[in-house]
Amino acid sequence: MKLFLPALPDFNLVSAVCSHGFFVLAPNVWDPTGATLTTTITLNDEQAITITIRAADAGILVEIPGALLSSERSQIRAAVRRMLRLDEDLAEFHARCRASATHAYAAESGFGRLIRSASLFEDIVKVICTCNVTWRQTVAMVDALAGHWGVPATSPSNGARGFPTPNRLARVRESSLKRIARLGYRAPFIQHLARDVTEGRLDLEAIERFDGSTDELCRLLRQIHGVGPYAAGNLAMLLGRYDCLAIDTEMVRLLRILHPGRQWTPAAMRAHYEAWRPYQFLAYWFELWQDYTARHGQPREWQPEQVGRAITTRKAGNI
DNA sequence: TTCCAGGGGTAGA
DNA sequence: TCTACCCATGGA
Repeated sequence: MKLFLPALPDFNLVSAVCSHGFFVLAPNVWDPTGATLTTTITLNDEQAITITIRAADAGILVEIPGALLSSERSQIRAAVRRMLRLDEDLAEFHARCRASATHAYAAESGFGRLIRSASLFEDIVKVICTCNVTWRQTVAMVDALAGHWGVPATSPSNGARGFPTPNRLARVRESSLKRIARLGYRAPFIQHLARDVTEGRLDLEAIERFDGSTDELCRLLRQIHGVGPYAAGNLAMLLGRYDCLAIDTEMVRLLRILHPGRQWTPAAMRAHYEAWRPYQFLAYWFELWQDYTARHGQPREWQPEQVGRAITTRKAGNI
């Protein structure tokens, strides 16, 4: 069966999927030739469904094998809307981009809906897996987590797995997380996270709905073991808050290239993007994306085939 | 062998 | 709040 999900006029599927590295992490599979995203959505501890998403007029089309209960359809709609941020209005950001000499193309191309996971739990695990490792190791860790403890797809039964639920990860031994998924010192962080969610000590739905300030949100996120300033900034971005930068070595590298000779302390980096408030993260990410495409000889236009190949084969990707 | 990669926790000042 | 030190892993 097929589900149509409407999107805002500036929605761009290729941009939404390919402008953040999460699109190459399991259970996502991007087909650059057909410009389709195949992923496996976890419905519960035992049930997951593989779907394919493609662009359609005024929205996206979700192809689902077989028939589903109405509740299952609702879950898939919600997961896809979250992943692709279909409800996020970026009109103000794009208006400011149009007035900018450096960021005009962000508006032109519909840049800004950076892909995220079907759930906040999955986002947190993945962000912890990006800390202090190369991108290749992140990909391997997430592959192993989904491959060993993910929920097998029941429809179709194709060997694919949805990302593991907190329940499933809470039951895995820390030593297994280290040995099989090569999580290293991240293993206890992820096990604590899964157990805190499962045993009711951490309410991720409350964090998802949180409507206080971004500073307060980051303080909440930093209470999670393994989440520091960088991870909190990244998670805030994934939650749709762009006014908290995730300062890391990659940001320093980019700013040294764009503005040679300047000293880039964290305070200097925050001050540099302050003019974009509350869209500092998106303004930075667009510059990072442009630098990436420039270094790899990409044209400014989105070219799914080149984008997919370039990112999946680079040695230490960071988009 | 050493350093570093999209850092984070902890102890001590 | 800041600094030093330690924490796995794997590639260069």
